[in-house]
Amino acid sequence: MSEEKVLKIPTLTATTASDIALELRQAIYDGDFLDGQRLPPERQLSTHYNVSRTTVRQAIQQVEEMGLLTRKVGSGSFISYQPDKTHIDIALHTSPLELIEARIAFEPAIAKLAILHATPTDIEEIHRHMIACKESNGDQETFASADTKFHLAIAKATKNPLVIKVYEEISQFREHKLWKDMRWKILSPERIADYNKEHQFIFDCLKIRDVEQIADLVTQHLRSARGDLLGFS
Amino acid sequence: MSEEKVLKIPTLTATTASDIALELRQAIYDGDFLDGQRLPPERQLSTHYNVSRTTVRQAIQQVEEMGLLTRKVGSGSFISYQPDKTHIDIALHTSPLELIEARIAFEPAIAKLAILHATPTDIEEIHRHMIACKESNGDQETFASADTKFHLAIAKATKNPLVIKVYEEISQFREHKLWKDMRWKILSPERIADYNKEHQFIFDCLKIRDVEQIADLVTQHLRSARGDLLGFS
DNA sequence: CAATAACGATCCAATTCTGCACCAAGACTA
DNA sequence: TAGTCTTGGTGCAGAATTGGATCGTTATTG
Repeated sequence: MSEEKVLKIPTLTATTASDIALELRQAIYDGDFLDGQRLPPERQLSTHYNVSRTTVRQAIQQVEEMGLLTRKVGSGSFISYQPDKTHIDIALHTSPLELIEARIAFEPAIAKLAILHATPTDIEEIHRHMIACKESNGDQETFASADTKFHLAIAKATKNPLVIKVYEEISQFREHKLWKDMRWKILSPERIADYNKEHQFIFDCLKIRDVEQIADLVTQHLRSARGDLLGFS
Repeated sequence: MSEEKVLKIPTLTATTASDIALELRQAIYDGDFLDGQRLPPERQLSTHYNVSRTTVRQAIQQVEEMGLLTRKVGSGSFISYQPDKTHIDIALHTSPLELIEARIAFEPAIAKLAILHATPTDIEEIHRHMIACKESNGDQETFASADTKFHLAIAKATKNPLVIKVYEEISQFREHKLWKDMRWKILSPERIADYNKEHQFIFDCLKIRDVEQIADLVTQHLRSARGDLLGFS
């Protein structure tokens, strides 16, 4: 399983206590050490940094004073810093606008990939959801649900498990309260009709495998959604 | 600013209980052990790790306290943790090529967003990781680690929590076995040098906020990686 | 010259690691 | 069923490791 375990320690040629402390601090912030992991012993560090143990001790002390690690006599120095400690709900910190921007960033490329890998079955599936969108007849809930499935079907057509998982994650946010609250403001019957037209364009593009156009169409589609959002924010 | 260099410190015979516990933990999280699977006997592990049985026992105890396994006298130690099943499955079903394609789909747009939102501090951070890449001096592990951080720092510069989370997820896959196994084939010193040049281009672009060019550069960067990958698949 | 910092050596105290013996519970076999 | 093997549980004493602390010396700098 494990043959040789290594730690990556950045070091400086100009080696003062503060320099080493800075490097250690940065390494910890970078996540080079896992939570609770033990630092190499002071004596070992001193030889590898080519400084005296006294200097290493001062450096570690500085880092300790910042609360990034704790020392135990006879045991060692242990990282006590968890970058995940602020386990915040991302949904609460992502605005609808940011969601749209993320979709603008990701979905055009996804559509391109979809064109390259979509099977006739996939296209059929996408078509089904497009029709469902149209048949929502202006009902917001129905349309939103079908719209999510439409875009998700495109992601699935890429056949790339990672892409699909990422897009599924994005989709979840569309069901969040913040986004749902926006929905009734934006999704007027007229806008739904517009969206349906854009869906048709995208689908046609997909059907004839026009790689060049589809990214632009998806971008345009999402930008109009962003525009609608901004008009009410 | 003094010159920075990255050293590898082997922990030699310092395989302490905590170290072994860390490896076991990692292995379990990586899905190396299936739920309910029995660990090798303590005595066998002790010879494998070349430590005393007592040490192995302490290591296992630490893992047990985290709730990752249960022990039964006369029977053995059994994994009682099921990592995110979908995550493991996706990792197993996503080839390195698909990973690269997903990155080609996502990262150019992320870079664009980053240019729009990056603060000087962000750019400094990105610069730091670019330097770290260069000073890996051709070492694969060091370069790969710094490279991941470089791209992740760009994602973080977008300030979009959703984008960051998505990219963090993608990053995790780069640490998966399938990808790591490829690494040593692809990352020749020459290719690392090429990648470093491309990083410099991307960074320069970011610095002068050239929105038009950066997406192309990132695409080109990842396509060369894909090309290297195809050359060995 | 004085001040500061780094160095090297030494000793101390807390902790860990080790090797061993023995016990208890489950698994396996005749 | 009875006996044997395997496996985890426990305790112990000595060796090794590790952080804590204190010397005097050396080097650099103002």
